[in-house]
Amino acid sequence: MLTSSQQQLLRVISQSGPSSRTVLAASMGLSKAAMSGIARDLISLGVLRETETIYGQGRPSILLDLHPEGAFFVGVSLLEDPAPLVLSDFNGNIIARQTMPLSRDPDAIAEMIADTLPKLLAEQERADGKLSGIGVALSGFVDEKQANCVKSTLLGWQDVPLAGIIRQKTGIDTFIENDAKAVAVSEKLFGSARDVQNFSVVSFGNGIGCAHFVGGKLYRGNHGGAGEIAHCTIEPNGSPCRCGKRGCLDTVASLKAIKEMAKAEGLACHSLKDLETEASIGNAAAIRILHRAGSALGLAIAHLIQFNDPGLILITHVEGHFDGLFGTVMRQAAEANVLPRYAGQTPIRTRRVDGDVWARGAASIAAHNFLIGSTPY
Amino acid sequence: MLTSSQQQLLRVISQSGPSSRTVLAASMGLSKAAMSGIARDLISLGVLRETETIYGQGRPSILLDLHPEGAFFVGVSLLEDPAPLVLSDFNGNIIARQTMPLSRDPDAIAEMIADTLPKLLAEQERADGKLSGIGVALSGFVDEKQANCVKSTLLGWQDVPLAGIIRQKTGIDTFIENDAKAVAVSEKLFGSARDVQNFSVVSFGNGIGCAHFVGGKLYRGNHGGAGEIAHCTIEPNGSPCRCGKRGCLDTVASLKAIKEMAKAEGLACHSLKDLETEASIGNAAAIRILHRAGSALGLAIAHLIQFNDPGLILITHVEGHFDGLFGTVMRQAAEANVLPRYAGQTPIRTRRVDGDVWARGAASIAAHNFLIGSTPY
DNA sequence: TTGTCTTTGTTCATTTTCTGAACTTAGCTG
DNA sequence: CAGCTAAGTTCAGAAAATGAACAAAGACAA
Repeated sequence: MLTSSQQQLLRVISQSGPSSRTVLAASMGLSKAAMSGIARDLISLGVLRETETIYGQGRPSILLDLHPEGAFFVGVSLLEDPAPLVLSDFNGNIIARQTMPLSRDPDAIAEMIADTLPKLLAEQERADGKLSGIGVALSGFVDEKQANCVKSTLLGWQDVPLAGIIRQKTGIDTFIENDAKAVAVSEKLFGSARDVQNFSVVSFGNGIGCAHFVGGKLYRGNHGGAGEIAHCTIEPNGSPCRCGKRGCLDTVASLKAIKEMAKAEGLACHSLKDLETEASIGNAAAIRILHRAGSALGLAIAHLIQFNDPGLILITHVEGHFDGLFGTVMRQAAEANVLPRYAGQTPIRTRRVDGDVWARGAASIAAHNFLIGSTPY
Repeated sequence: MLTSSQQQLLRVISQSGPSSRTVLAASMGLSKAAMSGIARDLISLGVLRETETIYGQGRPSILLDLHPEGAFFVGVSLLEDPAPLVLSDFNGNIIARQTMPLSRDPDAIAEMIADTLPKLLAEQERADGKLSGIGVALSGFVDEKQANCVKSTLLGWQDVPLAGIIRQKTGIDTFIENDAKAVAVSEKLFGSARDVQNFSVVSFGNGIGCAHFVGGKLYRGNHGGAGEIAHCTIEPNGSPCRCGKRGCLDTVASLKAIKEMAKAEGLACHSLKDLETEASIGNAAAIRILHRAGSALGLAIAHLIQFNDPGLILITHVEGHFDGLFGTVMRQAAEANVLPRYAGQTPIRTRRVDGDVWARGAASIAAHNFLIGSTPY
């Protein structure tokens, strides 16, 4: 186990990137002497390594960075069938891959993971003995300890202590997390939000997920529900939603909703891109649908900015398409609905992610816990 | 200056209320031995004191609490003319009061504060030598260090380093903060949100302000704009707002907006209460106005819940009135627009505050900084 | 009343962690 | 090449926290 100073150092480096001992000492409020010792220990543990040397006036400084092979994590996505398991290094690189059949039985899941784990590790010898955690991403609400699934409609669960079950079967520290929150964590640790303290990730797909980072930490909300923007009312008295309300963002702007609206209009579009193509050649229905969806998403994002003033909005998508009408309208609506003096202040970035998002997100949850540990006061 | 452990202890007590040494040691992750010493020091400094004795099995435990006279703070509100200055003890009790003419000139303000300070302190000898900070509440945006006013339309300021100027003139540590955020801090430190980690305070008045606490800390947002719900679009294509957009919450639900709507309808109502009375005797226009305002505020609060999942929404108001139609509709709209499975999970509390809110809020900013100090990593 | 039990809080020697100051290292500068 | 600058190390000493033993204060049962 690492000391709290060691953990803190890892955390700082993971947030601010490779830095010299002197810089790190200053940003942690420690003396150079203390830093020297802590760094020495972590290097000899194989968790840190010296990378670039920066030449300037005086003695050159040597940057310290996380050693990609300092720790390995397993990520499991329970959002797909078969469920992917990936082995990730400390940089978020996926270095091995397996799948297992998806089950709704927690014990069966734990069993399957325990069975698949050796196969996964066998692919990469260098991970031997350095597996530092398992993360599981699922659709649903997870408690603060990232141990129990409070509720998952998709899996039909209520108060399932999945993390504990897996930990018991595998002997490895395990944490579970909501899908959107897992993606946010992976963007913070491994992705394009490393150096941003406050940001929100919107994961755009058949559903719309969202998660917030506040002060460099994942903000889960009081019931683990922070970021559930899919069911905010965006069209008062709009179409009914499966949640029981009307006019939820989900009914207008999710990929599923867009496809359904297209189908209802008799359009033979099987993807957002198809619909964009239709719109670009002047199909009124396609334009109407994209406009409506874009406005809705843009308005929700504007609310997000107005309410939380994040430093970045990151929209991740697997099969989205933000270069056309949809994206343009979304951005315009977002700009038009924030305080004019704020407009343009908050970057809205879209990012296409590969099919490994969920599994990588899951792995990042394990990494996040390795870095944060049992959070101090 | 206090050590970081001492500060931490004060913070924990201020959050969780009076506790025994053993409990405190556990919740701070320290040994009883360490706690014993830290507590002894703080008691002899006059910052902590032993209060109740709890009898159970074994040796009785003695609760430690902040000593109300352990530190004193001055709060200045630049929201009123004349501007009130209050002297507050460590419990948020206002023990002295002065006023000074409001000015737009930072130097003049600092001068006035420096002049008024002795008079304020003269009222209460026990505060002698224990004045630990000055807080200033103002309408506008404040930077992260709570030192510079980035922008205040009301005061006509842009990048004014007010805190530094006052600090220089008075020799006392000074921090400035946005009005709504100051109120939130005072609710956290002194009010009804002491033990809630995540909550939002909506200050309802001629304008609508809001501020969030996340993880027990004030969340300021990336540009200090977190919580600016007044200008979120609540009625798409609604009435124009002075901010340049349309349909902002501020144009429908603020006290000012309600009064203006009443006036426009030819109603002779000078307060929300008058309007409620009108509505209660069946005045259609009054009912319409209250309904519209309540729905708007309720929807905004629903968004707040849906986006951030706070543990509490606290609505503070000086001359509001939430027992009538307005309040009822507001609550209904809030419930109706959150995920049904969440409805009712987030308490929405209204709280009438006295005219000292802003000044007390300002003082609490100083207290907050005394407790948090220069925040560690 | 009295001894036992339970739990809080203190004491103190010891260990861990951090600091300050002096020093070494390594490259720029002229 | 000497002189300068800044990074990183070393080491004695200070500061903070620990663990174990112990004193304190009441509950409880005989």
